[in-house]
Amino acid sequence: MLDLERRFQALSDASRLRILGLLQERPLCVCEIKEALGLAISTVSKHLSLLKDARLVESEKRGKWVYYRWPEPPLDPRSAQLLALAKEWLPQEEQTQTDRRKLEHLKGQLNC
Amino acid sequence: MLDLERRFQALSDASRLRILGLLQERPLCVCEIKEALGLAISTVSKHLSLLKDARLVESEKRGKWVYYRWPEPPLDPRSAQLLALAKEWLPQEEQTQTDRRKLEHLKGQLNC
DNA sequence: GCTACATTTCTACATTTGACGAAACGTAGA
DNA sequence: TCTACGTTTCGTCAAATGTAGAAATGTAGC
Repeated sequence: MLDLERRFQALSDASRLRILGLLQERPLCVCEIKEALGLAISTVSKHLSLLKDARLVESEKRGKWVYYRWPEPPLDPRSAQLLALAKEWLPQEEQTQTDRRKLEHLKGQLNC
Repeated sequence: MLDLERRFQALSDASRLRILGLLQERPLCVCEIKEALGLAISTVSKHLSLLKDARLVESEKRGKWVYYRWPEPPLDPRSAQLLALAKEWLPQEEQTQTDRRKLEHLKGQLNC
């Protein structure tokens, strides 16, 4: 059960769903996510490791920055099915629209 | 986001996943679930209302007993999709097998 | 109406969770 | 190597969660 619990748990928080909504657009570094969400950097980092443990995001280190992204195939069946739901449901959320607009607005105002 | 949070949250606990695993077999009254899970009746009742709020189970009162069951169509798309995952994933879990065996073993030993 | 019994609600409590700031870690560039 | 900066980890706190027992609610049958 633990694997299932962890996966659903990862999706049961607004901040983490918002992060997935943003990553659906494009890969993002932690500081971009921090700005878009308006949360402390340590908080965002923790959410990201939870999502990563649940295999719902991937990360890649590029120089000083760590980029998180929607996982690329091949991915395990459970992740694939959960992310398919997220892909369908998140764009319907008002909050997702707001976050994405804010993200666009941020372009060029950050070092990353 | 709140609707999504609530639905995933409902699925992020072992006790509630176990309940869904049992209900997949057949409708059950609260006391059957209590026995199979080995939890206090008040605890089971609370889990069941969470699942019901998330539209992942339905209940029906029959005399003194309240029977909970896997929802019957038509059901809203989100519930349908989440329950499809549960239907596929839960039977793969060791715990589900154990609980179901215990449930069968209980047949005839209860008033309901 | 009274009693018995199944379920829900209320109360309490230990554990977990989400939040933040500070400190530690890691990398790029001087 | 030293410095700057992005990220993660650690410590702490308030709020939410899972659990159980007691009290309240509701129903069937006398």
